[in-house]
Amino acid sequence: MPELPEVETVVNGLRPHLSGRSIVQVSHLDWPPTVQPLEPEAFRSAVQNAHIANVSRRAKYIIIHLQGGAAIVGHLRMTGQLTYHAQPAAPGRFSRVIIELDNGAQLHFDDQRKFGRLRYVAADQPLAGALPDLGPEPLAEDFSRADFAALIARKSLRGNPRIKQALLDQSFLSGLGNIYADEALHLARVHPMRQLRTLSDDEIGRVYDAFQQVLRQSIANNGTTFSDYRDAFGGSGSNQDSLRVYQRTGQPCLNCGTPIERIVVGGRGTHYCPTCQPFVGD
DNA sequence: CAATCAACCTGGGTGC
DNA sequence: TGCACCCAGGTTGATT
Repeated sequence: MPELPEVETVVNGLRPHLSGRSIVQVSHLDWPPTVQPLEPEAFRSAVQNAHIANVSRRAKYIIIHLQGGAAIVGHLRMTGQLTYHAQPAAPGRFSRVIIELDNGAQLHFDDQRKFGRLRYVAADQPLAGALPDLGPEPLAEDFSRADFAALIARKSLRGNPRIKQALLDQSFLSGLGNIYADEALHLARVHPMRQLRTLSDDEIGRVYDAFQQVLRQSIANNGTTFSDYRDAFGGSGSNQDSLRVYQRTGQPCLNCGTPIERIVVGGRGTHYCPTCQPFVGD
């Protein structure tokens, strides 16, 4: 579910409600792997009475900054939801962790598939060490088209993967996932199987412009909700109404009417228009 | 080092 | 209705 726009939407929703609050206790924790490597009891005692300073995002990670330098680093993976409840609510079918706040509100972490994580990072541990190797933020102000072209040039010498796989590689560029990679390549009119070395400067520029546009548009639409994704208050996004190729296999391309095709690239379902995104190269 | 693939989980949809 | 099988927004660790 959650790619950069969805995580951004959740973080922006949580920030004003969590900043300045303190954690009273963890009142529910029914899937210990959620908080590993800590044991549930260690997680409970670590966050109890902590004061929340701020909430931020890095790539697809949600970072709840605690006063004193500790943090809770969350990742929603496929079906996670992190929601703020002004009034206490009973655990849902998929509630994994519930945190009680000092104003009587609750923070619920729900996750059907149990892939999501809430990891406590102590004040004496570097936050960066809790995150994997992550490439640049695609919407960072100082991440220019030339920076992207330089990344492509470097990667084309080291592996030369297909553009779809490069866009999904979080250590190359962070934040894009399967939806927005497909959407961006369609907007850029670049076939997902194109190898980096075959891309022209113009095509690289189009891909850069396209991922910025699709990410910004989705943030404006509060993300894409197919089934599981919810914002910080349980609401759905609306960007699913603006998708051009993702999960539109067999439906007409919005540009030219050609049926959208689905192939597998790097093990991921990939959607594209064979007319607007012709394959050239090898 | 890079590419591939299984694994982590559950549930919805489809076809027989 | 039952069942086998495929699919899903992500990441990681083992293997080749």
